[in-house]
Amino acid sequence: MFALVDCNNFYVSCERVFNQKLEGRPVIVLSNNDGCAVARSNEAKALGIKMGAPLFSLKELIKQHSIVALSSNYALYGDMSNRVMTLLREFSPSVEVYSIDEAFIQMNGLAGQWESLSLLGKTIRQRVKMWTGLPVCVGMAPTKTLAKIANHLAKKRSEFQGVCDLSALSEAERCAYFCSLDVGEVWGVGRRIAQHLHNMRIDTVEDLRNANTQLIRSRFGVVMERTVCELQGMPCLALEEMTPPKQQIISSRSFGSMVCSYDELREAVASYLLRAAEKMRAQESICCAVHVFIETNRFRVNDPQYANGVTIPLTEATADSRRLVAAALYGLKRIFKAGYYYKRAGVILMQLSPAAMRQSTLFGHASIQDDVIMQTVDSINKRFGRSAITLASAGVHHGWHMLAERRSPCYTTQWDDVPAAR
DNA sequence: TCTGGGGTCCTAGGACCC
DNA sequence: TCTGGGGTCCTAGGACCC
Repeated sequence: MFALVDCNNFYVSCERVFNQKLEGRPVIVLSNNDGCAVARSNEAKALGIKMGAPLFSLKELIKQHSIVALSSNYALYGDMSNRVMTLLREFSPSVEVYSIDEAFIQMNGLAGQWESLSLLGKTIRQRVKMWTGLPVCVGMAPTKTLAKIANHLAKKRSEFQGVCDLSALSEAERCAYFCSLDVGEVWGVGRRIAQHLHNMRIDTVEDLRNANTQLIRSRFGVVMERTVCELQGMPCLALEEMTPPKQQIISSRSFGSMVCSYDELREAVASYLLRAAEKMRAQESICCAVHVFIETNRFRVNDPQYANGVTIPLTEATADSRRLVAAALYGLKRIFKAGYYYKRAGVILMQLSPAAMRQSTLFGHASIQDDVIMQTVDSINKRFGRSAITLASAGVHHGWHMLAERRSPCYTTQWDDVPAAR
């Protein structure tokens, strides 16, 4: 048995833990650069605000209903997420952190300690609420795909009160619920495949569950076939407790304002690279290639458009920021064209491998000293804040920096922002 | 004025090998 | 009349997830 624990309206709920005034009001949290709504309170959903709706299209609605729109505060959400995951591990050692706001728990062996699975689910729900202030829902079932559906029911159907054990339902009840859910609700069925399935008259979760697996495989491939098997109760996806190291690391941002000068673009690319390289060193990897890309604002259809990217292979795998920045800026020079307004840039560190298995080249430069320098820079930045030590090429003014005009304080990660109890 | 960011997996097709 | 068979590796593109 798997349980899926998923926080409700996670970003909004994090904000509410520290700001009581947000309770009961429509609240949305915006994507980077204050662009789109990426989290919505139930009140905001009730007003019809869609996931990903651009902020400018909501201006009227926001004024009309006094909706609170906040910039995203990932320092806060990441820390709250860690608290929830730590708490879940007290229930079971087998926890897969699937995303910032949800985790799968393997329940095997736990059933004996609890009167019923649903009591365990309720306890998880209560304890997370009490210890972190965050509301969660729990779905339980014999496969991960079914646990996802159980969680969906726990959230949407009030009769479950936040906890749904699919295996406790009668076959008739289960069937009725599955018939009421659109096939697009299934984990692994996105927009394109949902449309394709509808064309085949596979409309509900129940329809997909009863579909011919061979036909599904021939039309959609092995991934969708597994999904159907999982819906039938046959586990195809295991719990993944160990997160494998990332195979690539991306760092990119939209600019807060349009950028047309090469110098500004260079600063941005160098800054993004430093962040990506720091992440790469944190997972003890090195990379063999750096990809740089830049693009204009594709939404301004009347502006001249240009987007390009280039991959720069490295002669020797490295995690040294100085070498990586040099490669990225060399790439940028090759793709930069003057006369355009750029809106976004980014870098991708590719072909990652474990640093411990570095293969030197005959005339290579890698030295222990370089590693020590990078380690030192990382530990200083960790202690004194990001960019306490940086490269000059990353600049200091950052006029292109993304917008975050309504960001809440870092209540749990900055001493100066810790709320006072009076 | 104004539309996010960061990932994974699978497949098809091309290049190449013997 | 008429030109094999079996592989690997890499990449781009398409799908999905949050």
